Amino acid sequence: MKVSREQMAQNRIRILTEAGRLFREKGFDAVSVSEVMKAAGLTHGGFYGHFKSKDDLIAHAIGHVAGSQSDPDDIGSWIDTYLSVPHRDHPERGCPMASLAGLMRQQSPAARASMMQVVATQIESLAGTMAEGDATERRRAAIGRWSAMVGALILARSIDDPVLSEELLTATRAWIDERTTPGQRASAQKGRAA
Amino acid sequence: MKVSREQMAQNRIRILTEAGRLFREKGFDAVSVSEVMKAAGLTHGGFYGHFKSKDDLIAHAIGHVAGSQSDPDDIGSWIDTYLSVPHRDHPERGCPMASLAGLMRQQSPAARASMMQVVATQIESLAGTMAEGDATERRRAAIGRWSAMVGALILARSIDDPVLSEELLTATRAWIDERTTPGQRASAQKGRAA
DNA sequence: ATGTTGATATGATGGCTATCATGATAATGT
DNA sequence: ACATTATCATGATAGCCATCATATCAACAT
Repeated sequence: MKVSREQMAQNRIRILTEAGRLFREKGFDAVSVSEVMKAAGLTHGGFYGHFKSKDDLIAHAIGHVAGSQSDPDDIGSWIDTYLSVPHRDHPERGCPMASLAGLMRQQSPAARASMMQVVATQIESLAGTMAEGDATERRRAAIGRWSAMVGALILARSIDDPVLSEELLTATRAWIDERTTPGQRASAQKGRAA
Repeated sequence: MKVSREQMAQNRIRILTEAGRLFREKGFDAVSVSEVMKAAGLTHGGFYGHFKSKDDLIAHAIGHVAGSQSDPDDIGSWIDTYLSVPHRDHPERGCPMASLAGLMRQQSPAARASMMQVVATQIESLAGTMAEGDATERRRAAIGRWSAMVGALILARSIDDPVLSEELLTATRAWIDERTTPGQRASAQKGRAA
């Protein structure tokens, strides 16, 4: 049955939203087109009216998820949240880079291009929060921080041992903090200055 | 046809080696049991004489790959190599954490346990190379460094743009270096001291 | 109101994969 | 030497998945 134009637009958004959630939770391969459509309240046949292929969906879903993520406001507490146990335990609603970057090597050029946009935007956003140094130094610090945050979260999620997993988060959090001058430090656990 | 005991042991090692190479290159899902066996010079049927299941192979392959990696000797040049373009472009013979950690969330408990061993060993090894601070501080610095290295490599591999990709590597390399005291710094590309 | 358009549902299809069953055959122990 | 044993090869099976073909029926324009 045909649906209204706005209903169709809403359906497309639901497909993208559910795909983004499922992909972050299970990875691209483990999620079938049928599963995405069912989660969106539809059946599998209508899928190809919305997207050219599953690869096409993947490329669009990455951009859609990234657009729904909140920007860093207070940088200190934002890092705290990022490197937190709840974020580790809920990839399905968390950072798409931490859950999907490790899967991009096998994806289509369009999907990789979409991920590149996400990475570039994130680094620029982070560089804007750095207080010290010239533009080059701020950008380098943003990349270093961001690599450490993504790496720590991916490693923490890859293992079962709760002690080591949480240590990866807290130690990386503290290590990043050690680099920060007291003035801009948000959550001061250590008194050591740079 | 039956083969000698040592031939069988060699075959098992070949299966593990090829599986490790293929898994790092394509991920677990995209590599079939047949493909692994063909790469090892065998046919698919004999597989279940060596391993209980594909999951069982995955768990053993992770440990096998980790055992074949070289330990850091000169820490500075080791980091240089890790964050290099050749390493980025050849995951099939590179660090198993960078290529596989992002896939572990969906794997069996045995595979995740194997990955935990790899992570724990790596952190201990890295902590041993840290010159400054007490044991706690060295361990924290090892975790921070390691998270940044793994994260940078995963992000660099996830995108196509060669400029941004290489910048992720070099900026993270420089950022790590900024933390290091001049005495223990190995590859001084920047003249700036801490 | 009515014909047309187009979004979705139902139902194939072909390919791929993990796993198992069976048979051939060479190594091993005696 | 010979019986036994165990590894590997061939072939089969059942299930899953992306994609396509066709049918249905409501929205939209006139």
